[in-house]
Amino acid sequence: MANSKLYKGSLQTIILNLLEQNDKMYGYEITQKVKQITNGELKITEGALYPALHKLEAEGFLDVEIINFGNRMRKYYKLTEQGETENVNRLVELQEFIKNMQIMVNPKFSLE
Amino acid sequence: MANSKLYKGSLQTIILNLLEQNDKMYGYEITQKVKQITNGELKITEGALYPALHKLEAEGFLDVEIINFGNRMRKYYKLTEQGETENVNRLVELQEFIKNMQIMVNPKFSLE
DNA sequence: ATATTATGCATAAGAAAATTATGTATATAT
DNA sequence: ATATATACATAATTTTCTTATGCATAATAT
Repeated sequence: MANSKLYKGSLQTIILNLLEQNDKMYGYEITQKVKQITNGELKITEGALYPALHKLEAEGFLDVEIINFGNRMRKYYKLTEQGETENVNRLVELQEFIKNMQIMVNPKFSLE
Repeated sequence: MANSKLYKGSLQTIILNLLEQNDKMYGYEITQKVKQITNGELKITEGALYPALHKLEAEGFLDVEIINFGNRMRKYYKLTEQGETENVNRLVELQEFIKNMQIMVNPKFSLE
């Protein structure tokens, strides 16, 4: 996913959030979007992405729609209602995580 | 470590940074310090901590000094020169990670 | 008195999430 | 013809963590 291990555990958060912002997306599109908005710093590998999408779907957070685009196939994913709720929770967790990491690496943050 | 998966991959960064700030610490002290500065939100388990310390030591980032404190034993860890360099790199990675996550969940950040 | 909690180390089994390596197939550019 | 891009997928392996267990001493609560 990237040179740093920090991204471990953040893939689902990223996927849920992109789908909140973009209504529906297919797998390859997600990899390109992430590469684009991080200026190439973050590359999501297929071996991580597809299993993650399948898991989120199995948990009821995503719905799939298969589209035949020309002669190729695309699987469009979108958030279910449950998925929208989950996304809100994940964003809260992300902000708490970032806050705690900032505090730890720079104790002055805790004085705010 | 916590309710959220996001902390996966961040333990080494946390350890290196605490040792930068506190010169030398022993394992149990690290768990208590982290609990304290995150108001109990982040609890580092022993099953994660001790293997992580051993790994950082094996990689040459930490030096150990065994102290007999009363009848108990403490293993004090401190950064090697290599460890200090590594810590700087990890902090840069952390800030880049946070920046990228902020951009992804809130595209407005990219306009700064 | 004695049971629990705190202090302090450690490892082993298992789960979760990733990497790396494949595999299939079409489209396009050199 | 060959490489790159698009588009899906899975399998083997590695990394990192959780959960469970083990040993031992010290302090505190009942």
